[in-house]
Amino acid sequence: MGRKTWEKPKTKHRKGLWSPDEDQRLREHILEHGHGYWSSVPAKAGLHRSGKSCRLRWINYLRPGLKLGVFSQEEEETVMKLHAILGNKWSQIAMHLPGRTDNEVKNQWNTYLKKKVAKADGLSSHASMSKSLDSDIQFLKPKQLSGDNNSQISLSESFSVSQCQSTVAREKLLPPFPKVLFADWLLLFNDGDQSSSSVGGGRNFEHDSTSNSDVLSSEFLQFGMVSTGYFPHEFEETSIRGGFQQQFEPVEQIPEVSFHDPLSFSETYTDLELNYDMFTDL
DNA sequence: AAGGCGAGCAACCGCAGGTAT
DNA sequence: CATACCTGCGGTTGCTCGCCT
Repeated sequence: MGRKTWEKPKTKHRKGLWSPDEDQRLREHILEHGHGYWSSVPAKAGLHRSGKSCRLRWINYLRPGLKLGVFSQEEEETVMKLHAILGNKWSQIAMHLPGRTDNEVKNQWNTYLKKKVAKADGLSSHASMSKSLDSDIQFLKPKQLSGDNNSQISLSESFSVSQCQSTVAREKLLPPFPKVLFADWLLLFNDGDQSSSSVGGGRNFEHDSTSNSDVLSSEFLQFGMVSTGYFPHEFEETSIRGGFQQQFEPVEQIPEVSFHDPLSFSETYTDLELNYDMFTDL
């Protein structure tokens, strides 16, 4: 690779924790203009940060729909099981935990779950755990562990790993999660308002291939917006930013949101399939 | 009260891989 | 084909905070 560092080393970038003001600047800039090339974001947003730092901050903390706070029991189990299968593929594990980032999953593992698993191993309860994992792995084997080039497991399969058996057959029939990019999300609503060409238009979003695409798709599920057709209507009446902020407040602020109820997930997903074409070809 | 210490977590670093020129 | 540039990812660092002595 002809790769050098992707930052221009000449400029002095600020490091360390982000101030609320910096967060605000970055959030406003991205919501209004998208990020385009991350390397150009700091200058455009008036930040003395590296593009890489901006990207990380956005993905991990500012991106709408993030599920903040402690991991639920189900999430922990999902992480442990997927880690047993995938190893340190944090991004892939995070794909199956809507609203969670790879960094968050990684930290959770390193600070808590790793010890939990080690403790479980020490208590010989490992036998039951590994037995369950073995069966999960067996279930995954046909596609996942038999030389399939695609190292990612489909969402339906992963849920079959992490959820109770009664849902397995049902979920196994489901297609992989449709991918929705942040850019495409904005484009959807920009369709109804061609005048706001700076938002989601043109090149700004073409390279948005951040890993949050999958999470964003799940954000649609989370708020039931895809299936209800809620979005476009709402956006006819609000600015992109306003609508975005209104609808994508962090999950912790929204009562009774359940990410991992397999039933509700499947039902929502069934609805989603109707709209699947909207989000494919990405 | 204050100093030490460890856990948790936010952020950085550097490499890998994809794409444009 | 070579190079440059950009993004994604995983490992690691170091700061913050709470607990203990």
